[in-house]
Amino acid sequence: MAIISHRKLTAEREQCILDLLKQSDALAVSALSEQLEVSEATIRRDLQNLHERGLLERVHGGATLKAVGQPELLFSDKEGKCSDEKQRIAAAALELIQQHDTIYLDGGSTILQLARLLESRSGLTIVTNSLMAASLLMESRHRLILTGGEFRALSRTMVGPLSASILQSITVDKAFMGTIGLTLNDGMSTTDANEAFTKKQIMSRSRQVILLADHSKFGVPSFVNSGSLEDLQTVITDSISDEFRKRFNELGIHLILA
Amino acid sequence: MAIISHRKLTAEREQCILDLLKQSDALAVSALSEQLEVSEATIRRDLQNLHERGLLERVHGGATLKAVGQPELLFSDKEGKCSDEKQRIAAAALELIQQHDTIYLDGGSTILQLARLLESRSGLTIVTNSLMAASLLMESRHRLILTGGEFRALSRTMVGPLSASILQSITVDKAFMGTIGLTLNDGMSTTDANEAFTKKQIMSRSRQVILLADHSKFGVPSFVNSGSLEDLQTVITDSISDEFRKRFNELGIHLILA
DNA sequence: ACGGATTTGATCGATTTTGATTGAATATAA
DNA sequence: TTATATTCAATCAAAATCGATCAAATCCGT
Repeated sequence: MAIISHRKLTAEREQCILDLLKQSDALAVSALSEQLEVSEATIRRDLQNLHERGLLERVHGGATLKAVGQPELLFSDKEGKCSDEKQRIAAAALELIQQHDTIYLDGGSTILQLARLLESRSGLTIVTNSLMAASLLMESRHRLILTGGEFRALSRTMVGPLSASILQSITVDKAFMGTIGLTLNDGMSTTDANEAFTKKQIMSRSRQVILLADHSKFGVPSFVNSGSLEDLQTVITDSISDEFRKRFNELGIHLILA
Repeated sequence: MAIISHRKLTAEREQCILDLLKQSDALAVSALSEQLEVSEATIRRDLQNLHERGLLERVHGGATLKAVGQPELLFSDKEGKCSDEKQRIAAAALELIQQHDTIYLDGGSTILQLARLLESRSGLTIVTNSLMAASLLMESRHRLILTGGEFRALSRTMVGPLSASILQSITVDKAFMGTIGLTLNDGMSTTDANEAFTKKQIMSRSRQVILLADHSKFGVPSFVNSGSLEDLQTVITDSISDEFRKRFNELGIHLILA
């Protein structure tokens, strides 16, 4: 008896498209049609479905993963579609960490990259509100403490007033913070009020606050203020304008270019 | 005389489907029908049953383990073993939950099964110290609150004094608790002191405490006491000895046999 | 062996998905 | 810019799949 090769299920096919997209940034409708052995009309319908669910970006002739910087996609890349800058920034941050430090890891893809580098280390006490970071570090040889709080799905972090309970009862040596954007006038800002609240909390409980932000964050304002530049002791970035450099100098902020 | 190959029992077949699903992302009804040598109608009934028990997702033409495009779980159950008893106990617990309830989910595989059943529901406020439960419910339409605390790798839970900060500031309607063992004399007990501490904390902050424990837990002592039988309002199990039944009766504990 | 309960497979109309076709919209080249 | 070639969304009929129903087969306790 012959083995009949069944056509893939819709769900299976959509998963396939997403997997393929993770490997190459963009895919043509025609290529997908050949690869998956269905008509182009079907591929177009699949792409539309996936787009409506926010899983990819549609372009003429095919599809791409969402543009980087879109919060929805910050974490969808398992592989670490992490830019080179973010890796260098994380590596520079790693140098600041000493044995037996108690550190805080904020949410965001840059900090997550730092967590990856810490995976193979040991002996630190790591406090975090990021479930992605916790997930990475759970098998490591660090002491791991989670802040608790209301779960925010978009950033996969625990935020809000409830997280304050724990944060108020601890002090860390170094807090590694991320941000959506920062401006000269208004300092750091983010999209969610609860998240901003938690960021402010932890910054007040850290001996040293270190901001990790690539050049794309500078000059970009977001919705809610999450701290002023005065709160920072150190900033790590890949490149910076003269304006910001001058301001950091005035404020006595240690600037590290990675 | 040839050996007649008996058709598989329903339970056997359903287990088979789950095993096959773990190997490939998605399976077609037609493929399963051939593989297991039963009609497609039967496969559809099996898939519907498994779906109602929260063990798979149904898609047109077949079934998948998780919805397409959903990121993989951050924290997953390594063993993943879930006996039939635990499923029934979880299903019975589900019936106790009402719309808009605020509930607490403890760690443990039985409670995790309950979390699976809650995945497709919505509108609850769910507090948990279990990262596996949180990971399952991450994308669901509930309000999700994590307790925070020190991460205990073995149980993938947040425990210890730090978790008390949040627990003291909340009250839940129903706490669904697991345990390593319970005895007539010493009540519930578990292996880790921090875990026991957290269990006692939440039980004191819940209007109703519901213990989910299969028969293997009864009469088995563990290391640290994590609460007395008097703390319980309801116990759900699959079978129970007369001694325990009598004691529960004396204490006014509502016993549910699943 | 008997009878009730459960499970199975077949059937049917309803729903969903697919591929082809169309004219409109967009990209590319001249 | 205009002309040409792709790609697109909308539409429709065919195919696949679905849920509901019912009768036959199987299972189980008496």
